[in-house]
Amino acid sequence: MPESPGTLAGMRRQPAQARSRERVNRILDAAEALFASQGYAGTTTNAIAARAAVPIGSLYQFFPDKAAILLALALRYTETLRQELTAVGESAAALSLADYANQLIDNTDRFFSDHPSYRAVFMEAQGTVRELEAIEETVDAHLIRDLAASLPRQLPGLAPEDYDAIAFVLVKTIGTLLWLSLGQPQSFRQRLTAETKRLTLHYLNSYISTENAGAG
Amino acid sequence: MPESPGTLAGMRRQPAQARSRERVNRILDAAEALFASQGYAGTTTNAIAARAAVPIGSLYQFFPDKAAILLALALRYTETLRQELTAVGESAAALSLADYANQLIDNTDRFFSDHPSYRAVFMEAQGTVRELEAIEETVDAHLIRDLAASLPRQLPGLAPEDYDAIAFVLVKTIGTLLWLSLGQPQSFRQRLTAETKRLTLHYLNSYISTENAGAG
Amino acid sequence: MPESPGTLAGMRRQPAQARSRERVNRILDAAEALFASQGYAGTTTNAIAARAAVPIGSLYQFFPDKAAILLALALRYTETLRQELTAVGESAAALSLADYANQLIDNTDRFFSDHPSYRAVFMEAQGTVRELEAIEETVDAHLIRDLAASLPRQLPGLAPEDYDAIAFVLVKTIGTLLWLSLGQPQSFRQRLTAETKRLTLHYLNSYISTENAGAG
Amino acid sequence: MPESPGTLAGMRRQPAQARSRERVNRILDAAEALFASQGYAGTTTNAIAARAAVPIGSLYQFFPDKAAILLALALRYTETLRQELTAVGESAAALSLADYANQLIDNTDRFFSDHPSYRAVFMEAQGTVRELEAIEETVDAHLIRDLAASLPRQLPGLAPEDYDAIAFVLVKTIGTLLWLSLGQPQSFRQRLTAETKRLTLHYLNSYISTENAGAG
DNA sequence: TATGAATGAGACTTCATTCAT
DNA sequence: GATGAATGAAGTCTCATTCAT
Repeated sequence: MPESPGTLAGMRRQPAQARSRERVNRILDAAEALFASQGYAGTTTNAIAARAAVPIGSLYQFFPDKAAILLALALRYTETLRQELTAVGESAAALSLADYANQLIDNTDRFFSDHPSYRAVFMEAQGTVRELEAIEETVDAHLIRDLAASLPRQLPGLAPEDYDAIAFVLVKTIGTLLWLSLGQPQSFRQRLTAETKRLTLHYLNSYISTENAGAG
Repeated sequence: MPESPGTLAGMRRQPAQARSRERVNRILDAAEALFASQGYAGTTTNAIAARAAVPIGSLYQFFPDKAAILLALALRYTETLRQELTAVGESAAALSLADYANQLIDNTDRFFSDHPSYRAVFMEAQGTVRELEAIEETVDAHLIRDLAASLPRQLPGLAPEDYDAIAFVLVKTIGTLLWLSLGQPQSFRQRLTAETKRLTLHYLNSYISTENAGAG
Repeated sequence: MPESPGTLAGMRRQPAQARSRERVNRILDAAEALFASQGYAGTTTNAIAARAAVPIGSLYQFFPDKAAILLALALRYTETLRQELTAVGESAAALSLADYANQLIDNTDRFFSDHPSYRAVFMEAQGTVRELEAIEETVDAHLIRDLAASLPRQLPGLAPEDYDAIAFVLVKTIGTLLWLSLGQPQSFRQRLTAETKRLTLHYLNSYISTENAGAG
Repeated sequence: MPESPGTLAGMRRQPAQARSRERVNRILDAAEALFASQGYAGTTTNAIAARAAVPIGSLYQFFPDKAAILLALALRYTETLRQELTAVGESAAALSLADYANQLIDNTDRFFSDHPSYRAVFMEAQGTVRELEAIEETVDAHLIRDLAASLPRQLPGLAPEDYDAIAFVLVKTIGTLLWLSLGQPQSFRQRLTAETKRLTLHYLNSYISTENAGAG
């Protein structure tokens, strides 16, 4: 049972009422658009409130400060991405390793394409918002956990810490490469996607053909 | 010997005098320390000037604005990293593919360890400073170009665009994974370094042992 | 028995119900603690309501605004102090002038010691709350009236305006000195109490032993 | 050598230049007028800057925050009062005790009359500005020290701690009574001044006629 | 009557950058 | 060229009070 979209950490008040939940979503939608176009630092809380058609005072009833909006937005993204990746994990047993890797990457790529502001918003979370430096860990941690849980079906017989390390590497590597591909010219973008698949596949394969391929 | 330290882009004038060059370096040193501890947004230009013991007016004679300081700092880092990686490229022909990959990673890892503020400073460049979004490309582009130039000795017979794509993937992947490893507990940090080597080696190997080029 | 605790000026309605009376007292208790620790300006009406476990809407049913809470609190203090001083006035006839002065001061001192937040709360009333500048007069006026009424038994034969002036001087002087003594180190605090007695006694004596009334 | 009017504690920068000193004084003049008419809480820093015809940024270059302006204002008052009272102290030896007391009170009374905003401003310092609760002590401490130094000429043969206690009592008592008299109708105001003289004189006399008049 | 979510004017303060000296 | 005091637009966030439910 995944948390409801309104049940976000760092919020001042849990929006129990339907109207409140809608307000929170409107605030996040407004913040998403503004962060993407103006950047985090270039977006004012009053602008967010105005675009969301919510009084500034109400905004501060839900979010203790500007950074909390970014955090909530990041978590909302993660929730969406997790759901889109769930399918891969569930059908994992039926897939070849290559198909598994390809689906993982295609789904992630589709998510990035469908949510063009993700890049701007999410990267802002790093560096700018010092007190929320944990955002990235918080966000990706969910994906890593999910992936680590589905890996044994693809790569049986490894130790738990192996799955953790592999999932970490995959989530970070795929995320970075696909995310970077967004800013590239179309042809290079496609090449990068292909390279990501190649990288992923051979990395995973190394855990099948060899139990310990000279990693030191 | 690459460009002289004073020939940095984004600077208002070339510090012809020795004193000027020393001032620029003091400013960058101060900025490095402050960005690392307070973040980019949390650091004021006056604070940088004060720590550098340089009048604020003089600072603005060298740098047109705050972002230019970050850019110059990033470039200074890159210059250092390039020099440290040069050895690998030059002796590349004499190394096995595995040794080549290991050296690349070990050198990068050492650089990150030796320059603990790199992480904070460099990540700030992404997202925060909108007008300098190109920093990352600017910075890594040098490394990618260097690496692409050295790859043919390791992987002969590929097309130029192959080398570009592979170099891009390697620089970004290795950079990301090793950079992330810095924030991890010691044991996991070592595991990540090992995984990075495994990932890199199998990726490079795929261009030799397999004709299966192009996984999409 | 003086006015019932619920019959305080500045309140929006008379709490006829027991629950209302209890709520008003809880509000005043909460306000006392918060004013003393955070200051008047630093205390929010919502904080008072929360500490009193009374809905903020209900608080505004009893008090028209924040200042009214301070006024009611000041009056509650005065009521207590009046009762503690009553004993002196009633037995006044039986006391020597020195004993009379001493008792007055000892009782006041004890009151201040027993109600450590009086100082913070009461001083807030001066200056801060412009629209209630009359608080001090309102509050001390009761004490002055009581004292003026009891003075003829100690200093017979003076005009009514003499008693008013003397009572005014005594209430304000004793109040100020003893109040200030609270913030002093223990030994100086005792000395100040002694000085207050000396000052009071010689002042009162001047109306008996000397015909030199009116030093201007 | 008394400190120059510009050398006030709590200021961000000591105004060395003539222009700066003038600005600081203009800020204090503006603050005095506004605090007196609108109260401390009712006065905004922007209003002070506007009335002083000083950019708000410049105001904050001299004063770290609003409270610091109040502190500086209080100290400026004290400096003035000290100077006006100095004459009494210096000619003390030549005066009878009665004349000494009378002059002390007349000078203080004149100061209060000449500086009608003193009352409003100074009382604001108590209670409202928590972090500056020491204002009163800071301010009066100077007067008490001055007075304690001049007392031996009037009341020879006492111990140092006696002079401290007496000076404390006199400064606080006279200050309070005369300050309160300002808000009274004219006739009562005069009566209070007379009572203050009587109180003071008999208190001082008690230290002459008796070495220890039953103060316990 | 009781509740507490909603409101929004406005307060304080910062800081990148300039330019008179 | 060198200096650093001066600038002021603009940002974040608070909180007394109301009123729909």
